[in-house]
Amino acid sequence: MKPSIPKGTRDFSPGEMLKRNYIFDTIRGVYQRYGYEEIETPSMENLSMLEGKYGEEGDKLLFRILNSGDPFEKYRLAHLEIKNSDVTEKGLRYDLTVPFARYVVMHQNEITFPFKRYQIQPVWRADRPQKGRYREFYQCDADVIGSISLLNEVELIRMIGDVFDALKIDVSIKLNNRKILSGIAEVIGERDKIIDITVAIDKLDKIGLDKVNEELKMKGLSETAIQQLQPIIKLSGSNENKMESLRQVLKNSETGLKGIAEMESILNMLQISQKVKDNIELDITLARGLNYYTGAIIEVKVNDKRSSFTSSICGGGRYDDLTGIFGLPNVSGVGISFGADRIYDVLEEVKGFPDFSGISTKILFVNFGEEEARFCLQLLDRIREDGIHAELYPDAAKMKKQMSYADAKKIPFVALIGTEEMKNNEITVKNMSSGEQSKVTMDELLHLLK
RNA sequence: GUGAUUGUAGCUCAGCCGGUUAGAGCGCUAGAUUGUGGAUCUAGAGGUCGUGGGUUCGAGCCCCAUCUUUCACCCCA
Repeated sequence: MKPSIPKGTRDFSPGEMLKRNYIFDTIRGVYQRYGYEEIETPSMENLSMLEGKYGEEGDKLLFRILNSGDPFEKYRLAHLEIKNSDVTEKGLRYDLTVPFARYVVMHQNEITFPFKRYQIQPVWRADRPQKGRYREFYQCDADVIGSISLLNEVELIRMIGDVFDALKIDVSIKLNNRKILSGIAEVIGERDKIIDITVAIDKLDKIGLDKVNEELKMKGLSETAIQQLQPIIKLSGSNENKMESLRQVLKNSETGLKGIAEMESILNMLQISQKVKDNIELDITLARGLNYYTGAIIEVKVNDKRSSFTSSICGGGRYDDLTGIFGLPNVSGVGISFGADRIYDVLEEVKGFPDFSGISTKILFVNFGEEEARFCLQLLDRIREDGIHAELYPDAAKMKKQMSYADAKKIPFVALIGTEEMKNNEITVKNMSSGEQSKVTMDELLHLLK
């Protein structure tokens, strides 16, 4: 039997877990500092909670769980045609936002609004794996639900700034607003094609202006509409300049102007923050996750030349009425989500992880036999009391093997306790990097290890 | 879903035009060293060549299918 793991999944070895936890701890720390509270939801949801929430494309990428037992049996015996809904009623969660919406509706009586929650858990998508894309990956979400104040947007963006500041990743935070996009579609008379328009414009960096226009034409936009779009696509300059141009274009769209007002308000409040104010960019081509966003849209891209990542490592936005589909209307939410797995890959590329050598075992006790090992146990208790990471080799194996173990685990000190040391109540300690060796008391050892 | 790409020892990879017994480095085990790791030297173990089928006198190499790896598109974190 050759061992294997499913496509698009990965094992995480001790060295990788140190790095992953560094990312999770950093994000968790920022979330807590801003007053967000943690929740968890089950890895599986009822399919009725998931289906239809992520668009047609999303439904195809849902992992469905086969009902237990032999769900096909009765249909086979009766020679009936089998439908998906007959044999599967649960699925793995696709993101953390929809389960959160379900949670809010189910727990609305216990929740004090506005509710600020964070959630760090894996999600699953039956995607074809490729660079920065896995079938199982972690999302780190923070959302505020039950408040329409733009201060929430500002706070979340500052949190993004704090996280990447702590991780020492240079990023640019792109900002857009769904209402501005709606206004644009409205003004050029193609209100229904808003998704097609934004998806096409989103590709500007990648495929260039000509190809974008080609795609717009293919999607059925009129020639005049495409012409009207040109100044918007080519929008450039400072955030203020862009906003001024947009105000001209959208002067007849109530929705569009509302979007601009929101954007202006958010940008103004962000000027107070030294950390993020220079990294914020109004980007009209930003169009992800349009399925439920209704106001601000946020996306973060790496700004480091050493990184080959062009896709986003963090995203978010406002969604009015997300809980409406679960029977709780008029509750507005806004949230962000960090893609921990992509951040990991970026940090790997830019060599941005700190040194973790301080976390591992500080001292290994060599095992010379049953009696000696028993003696070591009390010493270990004393050492661990002081919070020092210490271990005893489990077998009375050859010295060479035990020393090699310490070497491989990069343990800086080895303690040798034989009959001689037991009798004199002393510890022979060896410094593995210098090779020096000396006899010390417990107090001296504790001092040495600190 | 579309188009490429990959798979040979625990790991990284050679393997000619299809030809006899499939190799290297690292790692592992043992020894040189009876209470001392890294360096060096010696010896040893370790393979259904991803899997299934086919072509051939003969397949790691050619053909088909399938799984897997990586990448681009679609879409997305």
